[in-house]
Amino acid sequence: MNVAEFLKAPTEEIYNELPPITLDVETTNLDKGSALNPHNRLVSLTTKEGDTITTWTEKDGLAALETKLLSLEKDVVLVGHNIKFDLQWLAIYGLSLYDVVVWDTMVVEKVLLGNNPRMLPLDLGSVAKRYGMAGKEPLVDLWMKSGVCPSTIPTSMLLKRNVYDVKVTEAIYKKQLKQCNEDGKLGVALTRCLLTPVLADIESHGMQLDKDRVMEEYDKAMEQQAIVTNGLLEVANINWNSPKQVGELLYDKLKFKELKRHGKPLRTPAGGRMTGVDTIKLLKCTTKRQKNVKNLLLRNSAINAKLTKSLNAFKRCVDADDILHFAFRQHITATHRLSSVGTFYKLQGQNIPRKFKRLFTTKEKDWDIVEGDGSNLEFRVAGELGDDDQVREDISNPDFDAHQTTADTLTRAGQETSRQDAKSHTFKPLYGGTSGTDAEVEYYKQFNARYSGVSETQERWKREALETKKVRLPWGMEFFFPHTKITRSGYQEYSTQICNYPVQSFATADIIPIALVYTWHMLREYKLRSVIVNTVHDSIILESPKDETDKLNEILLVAFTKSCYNYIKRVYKMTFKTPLGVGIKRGSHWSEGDEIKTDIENTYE
DNA sequence: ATCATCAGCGCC
DNA sequence: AAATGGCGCTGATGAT
Repeated sequence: MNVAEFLKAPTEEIYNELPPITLDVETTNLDKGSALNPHNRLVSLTTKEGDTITTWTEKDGLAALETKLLSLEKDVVLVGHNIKFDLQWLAIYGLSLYDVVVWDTMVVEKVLLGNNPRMLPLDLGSVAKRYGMAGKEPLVDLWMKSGVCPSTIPTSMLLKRNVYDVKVTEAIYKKQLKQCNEDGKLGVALTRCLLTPVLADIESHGMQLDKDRVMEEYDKAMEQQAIVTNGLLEVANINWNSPKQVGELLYDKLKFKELKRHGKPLRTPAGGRMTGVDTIKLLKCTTKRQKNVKNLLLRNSAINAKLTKSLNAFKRCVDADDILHFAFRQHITATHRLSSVGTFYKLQGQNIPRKFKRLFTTKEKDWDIVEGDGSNLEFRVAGELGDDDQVREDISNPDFDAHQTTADTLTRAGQETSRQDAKSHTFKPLYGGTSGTDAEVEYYKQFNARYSGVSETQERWKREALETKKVRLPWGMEFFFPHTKITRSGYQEYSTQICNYPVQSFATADIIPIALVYTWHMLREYKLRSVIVNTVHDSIILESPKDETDKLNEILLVAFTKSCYNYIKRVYKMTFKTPLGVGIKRGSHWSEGDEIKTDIENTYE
């Protein structure tokens, strides 16, 4: 299937037009069968096309496999459960990820479940049962789960499992396709599934650490940690990582007063005393001893164990001359943005401390790390969903500074605030935030008054959730709030989620994936060597040779703007009227270098 | 020994 | 009575 061509005029109807081929692979099972472990190998590939089920196994030879893979690149939909896994394997044996359209029954099931408030499991057996089919065959399933390698399971039994898998997967696909058509969710399914092969590819690349920078940072951190640890040891011989023990020391021994709001002590959700940095910063000192401990604890957190942990992992990685790999998951989060898990070194790609981004560089010498980042993405999406002309005006006005406006408003209301300190308040109303100091509440009021389109839309969502227990969005997504209700005090429970989910979801589960898909296909279409190596919610990270600077900038600009407008218009039948923009940073290391920012108004050609 | 939960903290 | 969203990972803790 020529996907690049399809993307010029995308339509979700492709799923009603193309015939399915359902597939399932078995592999040896080191690292859970990871395609990145060179000691693993493909054991079998089973496909179901119409009524024909065939299985390739190792003894059939690689030539037969190649022929089979070519048939998967025809005008068909590849159906599989967690098909990213299968794709990564098949890519190793020659399948072109650029030329397949997939339907991942796990991902589509998540689409149908929306935020999945009941946390229903999404493994194949559980989904099958919910559709009224038999679960997995228990014995082989038990073997697989307890680590028996598929290559040692009797062929006939393995075959039986493969046949079950493809039959059930295909049956689920048929029901899901019908459901998606009826619910108007086919477009969302398309967006999610177009991203799947892209993720399969991104994961295979991984990111490169700069050995010298890592070692320098590591040595520095260890030195500082030694100093602070010694200081703390002189204060008390307790476990400083234990909130319980630190709480006892602070509030019982040292007699710090707990922070209060409205006369009541601030506590953790389970009622424990607060010992986090933000709390410690606010504790009032009256004695020298208190001052000393507060100082040490703050320094301890600045160079805290978590940082040492990430540096430890970085160090292990560079010591092994290795690449850092992450895995993305499309079926975890309530809003359908990606979640990321660290693979070998247990580091997530999405929460690398900002100050450590400079430790990442390129695999090729003299290439650059490029980061394309959707400008104020969630704010703009909120503006679009609220059809808010004030948002459009403010983002188009180069003199308008949202954070400075926040700072000024807070200061005018009697709470002197710097631009930096204002940042955390600027978009709090987008998350449904309403409480805080008097000045903060005043700011939230003014925010809602200024962006009345946004706040009215949020109120509409809240009412809809109250009446129907769900919020349905124009692009087909639905979020379910079975327990939302108004409490005695007049507060609507779950209102923060109701306000935030649509915005976060459309921004980071639709727009950025669309940008990723288009970037990925355009890189290939224009024969660039640049590769995508990571994505973090509203950004795309690439490795790129310097001579591709102009071409890549052009691609990113189009992908983050026009491609999104056109895709949203064709697939979601929505006219996106708020300008989108992209900021592009290019440098020898991640997050270094000057940023170019460009917005493009949507012009439909 | 293993598991679930809490608290803390990193990112967007 | 109050209530800013979404994650994953770690260490501590307490139960099984």
